[in-house]
Amino acid sequence: MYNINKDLANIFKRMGAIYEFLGDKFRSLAYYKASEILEDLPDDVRNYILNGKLYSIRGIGQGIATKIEEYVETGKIEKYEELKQLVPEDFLELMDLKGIGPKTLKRLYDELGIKTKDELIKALKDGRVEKLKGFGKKKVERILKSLELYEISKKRIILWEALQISRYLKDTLKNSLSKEIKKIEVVGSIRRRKETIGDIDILIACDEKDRLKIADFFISIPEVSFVIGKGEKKTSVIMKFDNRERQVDIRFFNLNEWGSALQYFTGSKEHNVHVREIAKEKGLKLNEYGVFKVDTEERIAGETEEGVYKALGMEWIPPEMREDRGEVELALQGKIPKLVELKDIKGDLHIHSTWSDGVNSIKDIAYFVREKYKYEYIVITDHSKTQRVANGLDEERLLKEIEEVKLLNKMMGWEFIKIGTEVDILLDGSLDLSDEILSQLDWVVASVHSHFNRDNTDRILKAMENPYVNAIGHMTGRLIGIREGFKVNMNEVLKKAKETGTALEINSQPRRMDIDEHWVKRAVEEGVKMVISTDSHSLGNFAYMEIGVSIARRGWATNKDILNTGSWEDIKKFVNEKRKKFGAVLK
DNA sequence: GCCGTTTTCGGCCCGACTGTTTTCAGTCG
Repeated sequence: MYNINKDLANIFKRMGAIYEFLGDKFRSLAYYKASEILEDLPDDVRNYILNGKLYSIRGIGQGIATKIEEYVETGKIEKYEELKQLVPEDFLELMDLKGIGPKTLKRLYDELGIKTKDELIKALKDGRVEKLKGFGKKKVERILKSLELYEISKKRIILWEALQISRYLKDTLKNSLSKEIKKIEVVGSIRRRKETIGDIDILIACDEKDRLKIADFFISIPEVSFVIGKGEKKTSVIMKFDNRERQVDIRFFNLNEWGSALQYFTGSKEHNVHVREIAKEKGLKLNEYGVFKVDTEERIAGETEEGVYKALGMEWIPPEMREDRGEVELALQGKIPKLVELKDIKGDLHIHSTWSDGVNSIKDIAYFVREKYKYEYIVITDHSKTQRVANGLDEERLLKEIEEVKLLNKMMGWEFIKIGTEVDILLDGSLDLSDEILSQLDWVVASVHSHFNRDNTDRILKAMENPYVNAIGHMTGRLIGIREGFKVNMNEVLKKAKETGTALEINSQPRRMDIDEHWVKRAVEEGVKMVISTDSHSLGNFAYMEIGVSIARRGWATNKDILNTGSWEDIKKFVNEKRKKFGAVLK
């Protein structure tokens, strides 16, 4: 999205690796942290410079701020160019390998002259590494195995897939060993609902005598393709699901350690470091087994996560917020917001039927959704005519669709189905349907479906000025792992959305997740309203609502930020406010 | 390199595991 942030994040990561290799541990850590901060920054770093806010970012000090400014001005960082002369380029990748850290790499470099991955493999296989003092057969085997697993670990899977896999594993374990397993929870980035997931981590509370039995069962699950290690504290395997390989770790704890273990293994790393700093300031020590007083070693918490945070003088923090983006400070002040929840959603505002490219009739959708999700309303939003491949509707067919919805509502005896459209935003920013017909609809989503290689801010701004457009669909058009989103200027869009009374859609399709959490956080800050929609094309797609709610929670959204936590009356009010503002026909 | 009403210098999260040792260094999460 913001290439300059990404560029800088990459440079700082490399500088961190170089300093780590050079043995400057803490300077290295500072650069790694700066890299994470840049990666995570919700806005273009150049705007921080303009607003004079660069120096107020926690973790960015004088030294790194100067380097950011240097990069913005000149396009490079002199110090980085110098450092690159000291260390071979490939070392960043080599340090990523499990089992090789800076010390090992330095010895391989000093004593065997190894500079690339290929040279490393050769030296491992021809026995030169094994002969070094302090090395042995096992260490060599471990490094070779990690080379093999490297490609797997580099690929991340999307949240939806990770949720399916982790739930299958949790159910399989729980159902097969219901007596032995007292508690089981999926932790790590899945519990935080990150967009993409690396490893899958599962915690289990049980009696110590049952640990090996559970581990044995776990490694016998048919999807396990390789056992990395088996023990009483931790067991790790590689599993294969539909040709995708994932590392899965299970860890064992006693019941009274459950809360601190959950806290510890949910992360993120940055959040935990910050929380442990707080503990230290209070003369306490926090680890995965509990909260302890430093002087007397007395254990004062650990059974529950709430208890762990409380012992540190903090409110419990929802996992989705634990990224060290300011939530620790809020928790200390008791000001953690009440985030939107799946159960708060009262309807879905973006749905396709057989009228365009959906696979189910409006009638089937209505009965299914009302029964299964207990929503108060749904809006059918089929494509408009430019989307020929999606069987998009022209004005004439849309009028017929409106009639069908009226009939169905009469039949069901409830005004459950609302009629809308997902209208195309054309290249010049005009819409694919006339105002005359748009004014007859309950809800209008406008989306860009073409020209992905340009900055599309102009088209989106113009579409928002149409009095009948209520939300912008899948803002950047990205498809995770397939297509980068096109450029959109977030600040201008947020400003225009606020000014015109247009909502932003959080599209819940697993590969879209668009807008993303950074947009959401900014929208919350600016008071711009959002809707969470599934963009469903089949009955199974309605389950994606969970994904959209996760994005909203990671952006700290509460019910007041999300329109479809309200009744249909609330939504109608939002629609009419915009129409009134523009002197247009009221609904 | 960052940070701070105990500090502008001297700290920087903490414990487990592994392999190669015989008391510990390196790595990981």
